[in-house]
Amino acid sequence: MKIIEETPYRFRIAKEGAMRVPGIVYASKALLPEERDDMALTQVANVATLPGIVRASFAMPDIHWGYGFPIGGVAATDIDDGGVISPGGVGFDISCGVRLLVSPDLDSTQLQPRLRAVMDGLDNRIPRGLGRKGVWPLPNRAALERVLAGGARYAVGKGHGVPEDLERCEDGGVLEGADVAEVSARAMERGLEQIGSLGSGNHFLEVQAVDRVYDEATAARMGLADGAVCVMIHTGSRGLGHQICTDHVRRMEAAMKRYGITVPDRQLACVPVRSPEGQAYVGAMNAAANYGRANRQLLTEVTRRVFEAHADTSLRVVYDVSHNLAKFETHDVDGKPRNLCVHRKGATRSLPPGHPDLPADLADVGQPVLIPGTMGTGSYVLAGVPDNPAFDSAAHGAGRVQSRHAAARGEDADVLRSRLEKHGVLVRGRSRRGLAEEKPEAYKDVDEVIETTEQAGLARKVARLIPLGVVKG
DNA sequence: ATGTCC
Repeated sequence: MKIIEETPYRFRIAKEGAMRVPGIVYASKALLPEERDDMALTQVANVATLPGIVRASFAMPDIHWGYGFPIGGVAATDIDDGGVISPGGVGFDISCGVRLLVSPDLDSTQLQPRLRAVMDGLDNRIPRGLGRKGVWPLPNRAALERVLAGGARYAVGKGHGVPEDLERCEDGGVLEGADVAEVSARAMERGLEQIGSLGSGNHFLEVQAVDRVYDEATAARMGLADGAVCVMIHTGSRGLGHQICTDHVRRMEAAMKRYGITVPDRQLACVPVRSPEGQAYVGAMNAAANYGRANRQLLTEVTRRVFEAHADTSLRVVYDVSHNLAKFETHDVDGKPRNLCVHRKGATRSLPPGHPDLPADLADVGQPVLIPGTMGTGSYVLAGVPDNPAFDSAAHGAGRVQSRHAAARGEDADVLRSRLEKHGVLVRGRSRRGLAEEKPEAYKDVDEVIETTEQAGLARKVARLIPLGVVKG
């Protein structure tokens, strides 16, 4: 693989072999994987072979190895030119994403004496861990179907939140085009009991404080000011999304031969967007996306009740955005508007100021881009910028440098926990191993990822958030 | 990420 340094923050993987477009990796020298045959870089090149891909196979600064596509990968295909959709370009956790809440009147100093009570309240009320039941036991399949069709909007309609919440959600909290007929019985079974639960792995709910503001005017428009108390929720579509991915990958593997598609890795299973199998996946994926959005809405409400009871404050939604999703968007490519299927897998949509899909009150500042770091360091809020080169996308996190296995090896959960608490971060975990796997050292330097994101022209810094308490599966 | 292989 030939890698060319084009700028201090952009590397090009030269087009060769079956690649239809080059690979573009936004990374500093420090973030670029060292080995030329690195698994994640190989995946960037593999994605560049997909039928209908335009411009480039992109990688965000937090790129690491994933299923088929790298995590931190962005790929757009032209749906009018045989472009494909690939579940590997979305990820198993369909519509996994981040929601940020902020208190309009409570700062971290005022919270401090009540923090322990808040964390205990969250510990008691946030369902989490593998396979756990959620806070909204749905009575039957019909009720779940309404969640899959209506997303966060349906949850709010049922009293789980207020209409203003939806104004600050990507797509108003619901994607059109969900097709419940393409969601298998097994996926429905898994989804029925888990709605309103956090999950495990890197999913978390954190109480945070604004530690630094880079652009006061923009931060103020997002409701953020120095010292403000925030809550960041990172979760997705749980077992339902996972099952949908499994089901449709299997179906596509069987179908792709009929479309004459060959891929360098069977994990890149894909079919034309405009095919029965493609449309089936799109319908199921949108259903899972709505489930993920409803899930974050429900956890928002639980969090609000805890803060009302123990900290006497309400919480407003700053923004809610998915970072595992394929979306249908129009972008100019070679000077012409094209209908694209934009896969973002571990990549956050990052809309520029003036974009019609922004909430009206944020139209002139750009989309809030929510990028969690680690539980020991910090997280960031950025804003979308004009002329984003990667189809309006940015990084989604710090990015792993150690595998889960490597991270857990030699790490004692109690030692980690007391280390974090010495740093002023209260920990409410469920699994000792799960906590160890998420230690800050398992991740890249989030400050470096953010700096690179900004220098690469993907988004600009608005505020840095530090953790005060973390709820983990 | 995930009832980490029905």
